[in-house]
Amino acid sequence: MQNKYLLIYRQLAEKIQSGGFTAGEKLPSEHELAETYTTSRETIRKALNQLAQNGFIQKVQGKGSIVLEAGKYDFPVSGLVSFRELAGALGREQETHVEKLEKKPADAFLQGQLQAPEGAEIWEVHRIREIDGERIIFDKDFFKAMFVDQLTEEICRTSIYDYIEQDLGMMISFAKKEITVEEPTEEDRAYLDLEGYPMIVVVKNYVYFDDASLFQYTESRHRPDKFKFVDFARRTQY
Amino acid sequence: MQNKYLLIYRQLAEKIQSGGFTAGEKLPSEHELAETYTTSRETIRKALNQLAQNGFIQKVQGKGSIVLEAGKYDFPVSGLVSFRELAGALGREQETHVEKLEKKPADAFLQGQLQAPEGAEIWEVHRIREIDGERIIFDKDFFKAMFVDQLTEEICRTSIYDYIEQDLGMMISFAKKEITVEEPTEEDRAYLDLEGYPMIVVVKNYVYFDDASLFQYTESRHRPDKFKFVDFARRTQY
DNA sequence: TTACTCATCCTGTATATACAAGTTATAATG
DNA sequence: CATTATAACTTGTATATACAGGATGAGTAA
Repeated sequence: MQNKYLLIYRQLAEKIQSGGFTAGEKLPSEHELAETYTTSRETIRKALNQLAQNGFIQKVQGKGSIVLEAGKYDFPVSGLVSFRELAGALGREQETHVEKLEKKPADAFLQGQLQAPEGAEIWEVHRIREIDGERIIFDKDFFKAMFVDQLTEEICRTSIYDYIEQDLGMMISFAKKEITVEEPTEEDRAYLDLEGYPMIVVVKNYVYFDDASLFQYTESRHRPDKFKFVDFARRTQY
Repeated sequence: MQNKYLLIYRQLAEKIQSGGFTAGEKLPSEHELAETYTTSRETIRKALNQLAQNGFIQKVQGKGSIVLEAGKYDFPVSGLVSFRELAGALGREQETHVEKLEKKPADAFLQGQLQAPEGAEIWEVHRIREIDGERIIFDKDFFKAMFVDQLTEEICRTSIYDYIEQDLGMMISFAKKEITVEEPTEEDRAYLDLEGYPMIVVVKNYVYFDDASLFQYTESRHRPDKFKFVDFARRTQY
């Protein structure tokens, strides 16, 4: 009986992605959908608004809901960014190397980035993402240790987010991102197969929990030729 | 009597941005806000959900709405704002040079990008954005001529979007973006003050109207040192 | 003192109704 | 025939009510 509108959202999203509705087509009217799902129009509207927000449909007053070209790439915040080869291609050979994993007190830089008090314990994790035998991405993560006491290489190699959400029961909710292009550092040169590329794409991520507490600061450093960021942006109300 | 919830949204957003509410603080409860604005709780909730969607607040069940550090959407290329709005907001000295302005039938490439039929007329506009005396950004726009018959250099130098929305009465609604980093073309080198930077940030934009019709394809080509993209991303429902 | 229960806040979901406003096809009108 | 008015759709906004479920502090019981 719970989250009827989310259920409907998921069903419609699935149907759009799988081609059950094709781009340009119109969805059934809100009234019809309400009948189909034996629910109220308001509940249908919640589901449709989610679909619109995520780029699946466009609602036009007086006309209906037009299906857009499949919301091709989905980035949960946990996915951070999509990089060219990884975005939709699950088939790619991919490996993660944990190059560093240590807990230490926050220095001045991290106190600022993580809004942490002096001496707060911070996990620093360096991970290299290898795709088809090339070391392409360098993820430099900083986690507040107050949220995660123990962190193993095994967890880092698989998914830290899964561990946090499933084992620790915290919910990651939103993130602020910043993308810039910089000159590679010595660290970048040492970790990555830069192939002579003279610049590096830096994605800075501030990741927050459900309750608005800042939990992680990440720099994801990409070799430029393999970097790709896709976004669906609705005009903000003004 | 119209758009009460949007009005409330704007007022609250304004108050947050101007520091009337500070980060970490809680907004009044939905019940209180409903009383304050003499409206229903549902209307308040619509306004609050917009605020949450745009990164102003975080709603926590049982607790309330926590004000986030927002308002700092300070640089290119977030959301759907145009260059002029951004530069203006930054207070930088900016100038636009129109280097090309011509109408021509769509070639194969544009037919694909703009989903235009063979022989459809397309405006091609090249604009250089000069900031503080440096030619930093090269905007390569393609507009479907069926939506805009006449386009003057004057319009291009000020704001094409304003012209379209105010004079033609069309509403720009959403866009799909793609950010990559590439090697500069001859065109880039000719137009921009590259200062030896060996790469260029390319933001591809597909811009849609209200009624889901694709209207514009743009490549915004940035010198890497001046490029910055900021984004607020909420985890997608799943 | 400590631990637990419970009343009482808060937000989240579901429903119903009313009317406004944009779109479209049909019928009426000149 | 062409044009216009109208009826019948569509989505958008505003409101009311009910109950579920998380958070919190007060008060009770051990």
